[in-house]
Amino acid sequence: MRPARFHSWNVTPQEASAIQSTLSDKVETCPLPGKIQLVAGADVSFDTGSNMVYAAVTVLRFPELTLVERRSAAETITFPYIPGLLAFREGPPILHAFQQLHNIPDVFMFDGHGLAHPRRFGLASHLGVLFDLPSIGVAKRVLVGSFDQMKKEQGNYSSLIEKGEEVGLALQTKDNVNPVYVSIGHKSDLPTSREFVLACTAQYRVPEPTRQAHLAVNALRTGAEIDLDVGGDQTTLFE
DNA sequence: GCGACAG
DNA sequence: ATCTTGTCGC
Repeated sequence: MRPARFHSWNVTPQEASAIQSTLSDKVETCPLPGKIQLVAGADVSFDTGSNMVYAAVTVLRFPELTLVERRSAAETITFPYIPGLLAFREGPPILHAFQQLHNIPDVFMFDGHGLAHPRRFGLASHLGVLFDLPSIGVAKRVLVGSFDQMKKEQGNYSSLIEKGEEVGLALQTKDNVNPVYVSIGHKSDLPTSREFVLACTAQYRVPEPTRQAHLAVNALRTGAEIDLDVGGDQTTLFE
């Protein structure tokens, strides 16, 4: 069965919003797979001067978090940044990098929200549905909702609530840092996503899949060749 | 009308 | 996101 029917990305903000409302009921909530061996992370970087967008997708082996594959895309910016419509700006380049993957991940982590979105269909949900892969949104700032403050101790978390609905979690990935905001993308749920995000966190606030993608995309933007496919394992490359 | 507002 | 040095705090 092919649930991921594609739509045009060449739309107006009004049409983009309508697409989100329509596709939002494609999102499925369920626990993450019991056996996860590959995790992917994606990130995008911009060059306002040259009007270029750069995307990088990394695939890490889990739970080791060693790099397995890395793919990229560089194209022209086609959509403005509008809060709530991030997928229409970052989706295309991430999709193009994703399509080059030889190793299909079991779970995909995105830099942005999933259900913690005004129409419950943020970037993580959008791409999760299009790729038809379990996905999780891990954002660094809130878009919608509020949460009760908590002690900044690793592992602590607090519900992100909007309109009486729990749309995600504020999660402490490390001690004494700001929390990251975790929400369901597609085929995932809050309890298993919370544990998984913590399991993907190494030495920094941002979990490794998206952190590695962030490092890669910045290297890409400054001219580096980052595509890579490791048959066996490999540690990092930058740092 | 006013403020908020993923990256 | 991006432009950017030093600096306060653990």
